[in-house]
Amino acid sequence: MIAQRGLKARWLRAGDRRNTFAPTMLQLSVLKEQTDRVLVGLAKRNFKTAEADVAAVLDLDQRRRALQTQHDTAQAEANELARQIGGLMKSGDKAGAETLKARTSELKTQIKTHADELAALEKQQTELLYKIPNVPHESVPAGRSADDNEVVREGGTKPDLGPGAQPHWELIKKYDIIDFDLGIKITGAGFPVYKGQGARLQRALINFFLEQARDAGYVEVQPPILVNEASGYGTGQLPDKEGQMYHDKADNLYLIPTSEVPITNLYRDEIIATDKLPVRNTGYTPCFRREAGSWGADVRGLNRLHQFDKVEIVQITQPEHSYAAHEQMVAHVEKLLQLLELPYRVLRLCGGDMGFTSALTYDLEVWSAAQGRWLEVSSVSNFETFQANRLKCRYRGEGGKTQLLHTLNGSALALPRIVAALLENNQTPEGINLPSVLHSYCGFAQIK
RNA sequence: AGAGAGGUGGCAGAGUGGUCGAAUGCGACGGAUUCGAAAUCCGUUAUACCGGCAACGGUAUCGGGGGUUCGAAUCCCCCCCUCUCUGCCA
Repeated sequence: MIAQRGLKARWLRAGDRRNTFAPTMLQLSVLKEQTDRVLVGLAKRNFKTAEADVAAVLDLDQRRRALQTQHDTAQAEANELARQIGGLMKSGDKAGAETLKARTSELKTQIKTHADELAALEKQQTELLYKIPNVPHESVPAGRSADDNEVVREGGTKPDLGPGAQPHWELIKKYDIIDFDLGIKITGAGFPVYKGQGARLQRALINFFLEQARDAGYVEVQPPILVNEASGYGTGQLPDKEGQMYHDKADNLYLIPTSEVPITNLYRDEIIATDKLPVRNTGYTPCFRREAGSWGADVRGLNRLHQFDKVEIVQITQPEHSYAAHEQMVAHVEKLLQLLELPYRVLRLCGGDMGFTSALTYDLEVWSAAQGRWLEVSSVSNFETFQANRLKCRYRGEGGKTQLLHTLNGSALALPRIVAALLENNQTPEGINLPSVLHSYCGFAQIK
């Protein structure tokens, strides 16, 4: 076979850190076969260049395929010639071999040109595809901002604290359970130190969440909290959110912003046996976010941190089951909030507020009584095949053909804002009364 | 961190320039045998892209990139990763 490198590596492979040429994001086949649905969906995201971008991708695809056919044909001829030359050399027909070689060198330049053009077309196509976000599910409302999100339902009762209620940043000082100044001393802003009952409450919440997830059928995993570049690409943090992750340059590793990254990447480059589906995993990890440029008025206390704790649930399912799984995951998170006796609401995010990679996202918010505002404590998303396409996470469908799976994940739950709400909503002159479900986990019923 | 070894199909493991996409073994799947099973025997068993309604055909892929050659898993260069020993250490 004629050497023909530079065209391969369409997929990002494990262990190959230099190859940043990640595969396409939206499946090309979806774009081709469901162009109308894609355009309608992208309109809900106010993705202005959708039509032009999609048309450009389709055009590039057509050119690429035509070229590919030519290229393959030339390649086939060259392979055949090489075989013949081999035969002639063996039989000692030097002159015959030389004649064929002439034709071969002609083909070689042609092949080289094709290969370069193909690579260029693929690069253009990939870059375009990178820009196109996931197509929202049909239930996603159109809208521009958080104001356009749809309140699906509310639960619990908002407490009436009366006058003198304190926000959590006052309460943590009063009871000396979380110390921001100490965190600043040893690390920096946004790295709180939990002390005494505060530390024990953290540990209790983590255990409570993990146990609940386990009861709901999720298998617990404890993944690394540093991941390599390939994993960052796999779940889509790279290249878009590079600046949001802490990066260890010496070893080229990233501190995870969520355990979604290591847990979902467990299944990168896998063809999962049908009897192993759906994959249901849960894991606790600390999470690290640089939050570059997002510091402002609403980030006091525990509202936004550089390091925080979170229990995550992840599911990987066959396409036809993903939306049922999604609802089930939302129900699970809702149950946690009910057990914690926190007033909450479930939002269906509008097209403009949804993440780039998601097809449908529910946010769960708890009422922070002293701040008088809703705090997002969980985000449960169905990515459909968007992540799986990058991850190369597949199963065997009809006729043994490989097909992309759907990936989903959600927080269940992120701790800091839960703590904020617990402190504020349950404050009394005597102390903070914790919900009964936590008593055995904490070893105490009241913070005082 | 120093020294050495190595990266080949689901796994193990051959293969040092010419039908090698790749021997062999294991596993898996289908079938035969069996009342059933084990054992045995026969067959099948990678992924992606292009063409085709399909059957099927073509191309690429032996860690990644580049080079030599009519022809590279095999030769040369660069990079990445893993393992072992030594050192350090929770």
